[in-house]
Amino acid sequence: MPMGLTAAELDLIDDMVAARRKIKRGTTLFRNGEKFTSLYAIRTGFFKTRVASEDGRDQVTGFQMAGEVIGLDGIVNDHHTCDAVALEDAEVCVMPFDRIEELSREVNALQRHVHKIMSREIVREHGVMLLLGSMRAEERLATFLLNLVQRLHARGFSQSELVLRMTREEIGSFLGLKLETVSRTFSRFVEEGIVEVKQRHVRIINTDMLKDIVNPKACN
Amino acid sequence: MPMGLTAAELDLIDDMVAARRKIKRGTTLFRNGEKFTSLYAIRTGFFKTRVASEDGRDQVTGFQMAGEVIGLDGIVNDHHTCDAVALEDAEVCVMPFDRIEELSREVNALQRHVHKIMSREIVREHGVMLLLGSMRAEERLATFLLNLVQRLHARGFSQSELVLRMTREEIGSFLGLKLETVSRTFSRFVEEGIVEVKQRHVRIINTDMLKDIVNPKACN
DNA sequence: CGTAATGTTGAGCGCATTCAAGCCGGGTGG
DNA sequence: CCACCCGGCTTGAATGCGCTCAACATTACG
Repeated sequence: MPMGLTAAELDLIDDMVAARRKIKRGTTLFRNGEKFTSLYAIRTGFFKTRVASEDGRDQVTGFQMAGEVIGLDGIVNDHHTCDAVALEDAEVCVMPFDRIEELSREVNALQRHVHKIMSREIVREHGVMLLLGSMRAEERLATFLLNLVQRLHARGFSQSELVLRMTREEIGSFLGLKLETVSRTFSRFVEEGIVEVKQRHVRIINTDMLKDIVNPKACN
Repeated sequence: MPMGLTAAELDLIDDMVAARRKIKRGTTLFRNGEKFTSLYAIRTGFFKTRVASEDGRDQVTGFQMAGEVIGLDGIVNDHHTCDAVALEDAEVCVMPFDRIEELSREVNALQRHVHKIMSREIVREHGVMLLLGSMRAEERLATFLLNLVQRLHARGFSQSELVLRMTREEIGSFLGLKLETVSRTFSRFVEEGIVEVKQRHVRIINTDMLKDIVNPKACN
């Protein structure tokens, strides 16, 4: 994935991937408490990560798709602090972290790449905090949809159509809302002609209206 | 800060710090949009970091104190994506990121240390997401107080007494609450004999009750 | 000492939640 | 093929938590 490498360096990168691993839908790639050994690059499939509080409650911290890296949470304490659950059958590249550190000492571009991946995750979470801390239900869902469709588009999918791989409850957990609120908000969007929704199939009719909801009447 | 280094390695680490910089209360160490060059280790003082949405709203993403590192958000795009504001006169070590990357190629312990710092920030933010996504006002404030006092205690301060360096509004922004709600929740804690509050001076009378609020009636 | 910033408290409101009932679609087995 | 079931989803009604708006108190600071 990192750019600007020599052929020799690319060979090294190949060495980094110890194995590929298939994850069945509904099963976990890693769990809170498990020993941390590797980062995982998603080749295919779709994941959610979630943290749990002492009492039963849990919070979905993100949804990850092909090309994204998960497992960064495990570095600090040598143990994972969240669960990664496959929302559809998936395949990942297992990249032992020792190897990553070793190679990134030799290959500057890789070192830089690793740092950027971690920084990107920090910045992404800032955005989620902004969402959770200051947005109303409609803004949250609109932001969520725009983010999803943008990431899918970057992977060659439609700009206006998407299939949700997660339930209303999982969306709600991520957005800090109850599943009923997510459902109602979808319905309101449909009434207003912003989207069409048939179960998990979503078609965005009017992207501008969605953006307007996210960023209400930008005061120019 | 990193442990397990030889004397020679420690000298290298010293090289990492290009300069010290004093930040006056109320001014920014860096701002959203500014070019990223360095990470900053806080020597003394107290900071908040905040992100802003397109429209005016902003969200405090964290409060940082001595020994903590800020600026990680800037790595991914070579520009900062949040503001760091000093809540009291402060001094930081400026550590140019180029130097950090260079040195961490030579000193394994430093490399590992940098990775852990970034991972720790990711995990911290998971905790904030859990708070913002699933806790009620009392739980949020209790969690906040326990976290603050724990970090202060680790720095040699009291386990039960603290001085808030931020306003109710800043606490509210961090916790996803309005300042009035923060104030009211403080008052409720006082009524219940959990804490004493005199403006920004807080004394925790009953830590267990605070923990009980955070983790309601743990079902054993 | 006066002014502005910060904090507290009250009253009423509104958005999201809770609780509850019913619907839809996919899968299974008769 | 249809009947049935179950998980996921939708919708309604009532409740309540945190918000808004407002007045006032207190503190910090020039």
